[in-house]
Amino acid sequence: MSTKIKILLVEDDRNITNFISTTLEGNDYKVTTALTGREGVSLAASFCPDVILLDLGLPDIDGYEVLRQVRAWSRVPIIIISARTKESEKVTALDLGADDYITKPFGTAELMARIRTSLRHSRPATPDHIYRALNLEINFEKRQVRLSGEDIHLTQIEYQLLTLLAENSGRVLTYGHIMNTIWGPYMDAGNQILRVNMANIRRKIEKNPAQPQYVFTEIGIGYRMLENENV
Amino acid sequence: MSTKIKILLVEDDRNITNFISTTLEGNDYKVTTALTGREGVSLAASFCPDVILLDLGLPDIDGYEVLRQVRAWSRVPIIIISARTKESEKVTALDLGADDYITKPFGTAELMARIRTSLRHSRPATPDHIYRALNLEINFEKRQVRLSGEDIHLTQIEYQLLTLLAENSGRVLTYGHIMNTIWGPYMDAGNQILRVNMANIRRKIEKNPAQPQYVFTEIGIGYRMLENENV
DNA sequence: GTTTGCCGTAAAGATGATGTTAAGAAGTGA
DNA sequence: TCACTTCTTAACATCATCTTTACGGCAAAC
Repeated sequence: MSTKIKILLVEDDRNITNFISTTLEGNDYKVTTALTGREGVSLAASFCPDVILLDLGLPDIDGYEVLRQVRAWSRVPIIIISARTKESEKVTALDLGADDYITKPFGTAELMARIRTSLRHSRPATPDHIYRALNLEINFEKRQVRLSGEDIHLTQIEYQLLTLLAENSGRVLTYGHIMNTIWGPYMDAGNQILRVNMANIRRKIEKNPAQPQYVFTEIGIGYRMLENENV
Repeated sequence: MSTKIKILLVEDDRNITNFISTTLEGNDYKVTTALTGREGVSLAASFCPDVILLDLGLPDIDGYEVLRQVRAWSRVPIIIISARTKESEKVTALDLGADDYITKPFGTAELMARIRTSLRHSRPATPDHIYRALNLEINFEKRQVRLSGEDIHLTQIEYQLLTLLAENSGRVLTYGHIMNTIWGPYMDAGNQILRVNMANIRRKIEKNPAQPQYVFTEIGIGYRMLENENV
């Protein structure tokens, strides 16, 4: 599986496709070329490109039509590359959902820069970082804790404490380490505060705090959280 | 609700500013003009435009420097309008975070189309441009907020604040992040203003502001809005 | 069986953060 | 200019949270 950014080039002139795809590959993009509009629409779906470079003048269906069909279901950035310089054509293309419009001839450096700009615009759909075990779910991006689908309200310190344990689930964290991490090194010795906060957390997420399912006490050492089921 | 889309025009040639701002106002945008780079940076924070049109040739500080300073804290779409046609200048500007680059002379229709395209980019979070949850509906394109079908009047700042939360619904936005996004980095520390505005918003959209349904407080952190039912 | 040390729980005061209101400043349009 | 809305600041009341204190239970050690 390659992690290269994928670009779909829809263009019927083989001289141009060769030139552009060589340039793109030299910049570490993965390129696929479509020589017709229909092929372009089809590849937009199957190839799942991160950017589409689209020529307006195509042999079978019009570039506008390609734009329309792709935009019907996808928001992938589309950069129009065209020899047509008429303003009305630019306006039409942009309002149909194109993200940029470059007129031939253009420099490769500019094309590369505009591709980078388009990529910035497309929000990378990174899946959220989540801890999951039994009925408990912690979404770190949303700062959300759920138990059997119900939102659980935690205070600031409680949340810090729980996420610290969750991020090290399966491992024992010593009292000293936890105290240092959350209260800093200038806190008075002793872990009364830690015990109180742990009791509050357990009251919120454990059915029976006396027999915890998620956070276990290692007497004399520290706490350990049930291992994350994700990986 | 008459919350026009705001555009900041940074350009020192008065002939051009007059021409462009007339055109923009004819298209129902609200325009503010900065004749120098410093003024542009300052207005970017205080005026909170939805789009910035930036000329590269300015009397005091360079257009690139304006770009850099605004990008240090804001993601507002920036369209470069320049007489410089050199490819390297385009590349520099785009890589500094500009969203588009138009060379003079250009047609107003194209400028309008590129502004519309930029505005599309600044709303990437909501798939169909509508937030909906319970009885609340926010139409980002119409800039309309409805509660049980009734139009709700919000001030500029209230609208910005609510849409910021709606675009990130389900996740916590910190006070600092909200302050930076809406009031810019030059605002005095503290979030009194934020609290007052939130109280005003709640008075308008919540049945009982003391027990909010839509916008929740994460004490010590920030605010979180009820997750969008779309998606 | 008793003692000792460790842990969990409850309650209460102190602390700090938030919600609310009102008044003045600044901006807007007629 | 005036009337009007909106923005900002300040003061205050309220509430949640944090921390400390006190106490009971439990298990291991003597």
